[in-house]
Amino acid sequence: MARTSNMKERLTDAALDLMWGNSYGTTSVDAICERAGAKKGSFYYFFKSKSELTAAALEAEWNKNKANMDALFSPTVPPLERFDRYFDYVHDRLAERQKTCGSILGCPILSIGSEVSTQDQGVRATVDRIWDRKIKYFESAIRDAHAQGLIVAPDSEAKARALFACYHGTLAQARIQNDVELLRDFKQVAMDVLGVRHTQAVSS
Amino acid sequence: MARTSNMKERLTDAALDLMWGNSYGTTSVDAICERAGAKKGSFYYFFKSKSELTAAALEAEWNKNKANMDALFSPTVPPLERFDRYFDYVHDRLAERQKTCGSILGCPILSIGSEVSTQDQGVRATVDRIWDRKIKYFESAIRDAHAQGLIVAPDSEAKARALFACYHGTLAQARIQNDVELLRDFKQVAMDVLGVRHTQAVSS
DNA sequence: AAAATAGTTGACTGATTAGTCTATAGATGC
DNA sequence: GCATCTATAGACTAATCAGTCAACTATTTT
Repeated sequence: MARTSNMKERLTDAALDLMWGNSYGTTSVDAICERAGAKKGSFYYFFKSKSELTAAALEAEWNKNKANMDALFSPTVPPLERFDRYFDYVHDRLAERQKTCGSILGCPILSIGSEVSTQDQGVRATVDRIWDRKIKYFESAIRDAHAQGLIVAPDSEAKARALFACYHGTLAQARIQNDVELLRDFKQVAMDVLGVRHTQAVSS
Repeated sequence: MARTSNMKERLTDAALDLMWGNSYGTTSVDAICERAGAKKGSFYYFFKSKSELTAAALEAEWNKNKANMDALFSPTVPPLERFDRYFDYVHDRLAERQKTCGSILGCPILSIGSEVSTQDQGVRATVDRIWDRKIKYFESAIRDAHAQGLIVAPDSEAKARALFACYHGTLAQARIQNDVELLRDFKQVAMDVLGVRHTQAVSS
């Protein structure tokens, strides 16, 4: 071993921050370096391309959030409440971020993934992998809810994917319209998608 | 009047095509010109910037599709069936496009809008305007369905926005995962969001 | 046919891009 | 104190970017 540094992390942090707030395309390697306090040489010492850095940044973001997700979707929490807490958490995080940057930024994985998916298979594969992991939280909450008779969802995986897509659509719309309120309304939509009977609902 | 040409349309067509298949950021003015068979001078004769062209391209796309939307959401069609037909139409169009370009491209307005929304207020405003018009189709179908007692949706505008967001999330996921099957499954999700009772309500 | 209008051409600019390369600095083992 | 490994420095390249401009062509009006 010789010298050590936290530069790799500073670079992935800077990259995700810039790409989330702006876009993949408008985030230059120079800008990432500047924010991270790095020079070009350091960047290409750690990453062989902008694409590879992006994949690493997404993975790093996942790792940072994993403990949080584990807590939010803990089996000790009633299954439907897990979703509630998760949606609240994301809402609060985006609202907080809006204070400093002026915009509701949505989901960085969707934004970057949508921008890059037809051109960069490496980043796309990373997005796929992370999403699969995230959907697992939804899936197990749905399975638990089904087991407890709270909902009828025999195909928990399909239900999870559907809910995940709907939620990300709402996040995307919140970003484009810069409106956090859309997220507030989503809780009810989620219950509809999950098939939870609500008080004012028609009986079947 | 003097000379006439269809260059403006050729440019907006080329721009949307490239941005849809790739991204806003990777679509250069040079590439747009090449595909449209135009020279730089012509481009900047019609548009004062890439941003302005993009807004024009989105508007042009809307105008091309409006007649189709009017037909799909015709009041002569039973309200819930309108959604079915619309989802089929989009599915078929994307599947067709996949044959030539290899990818499921999702919704160009969402892709471009998400990429550009924090940086280009002109394009963002255009996206907002077009989406408002599209949501009106959903809204009136929902209102009709409610009036006919097919669903319970007193706030048809909120319901329309929610369904629209969910659908676009599914389109985005289909793009990122390059998987058209997600769209197949959406019909049932839509019925859940709309609150239709599970009796295979519609057939086309 | 002259003049006015509408559209086209393509060379040019200056800034920015991702990525390369060689030299060097700092930490550890011996 | 020397070797070695890790990390940093920053000048450099070649390509590409959005946008400019003055000259030119084609069509219609008068």
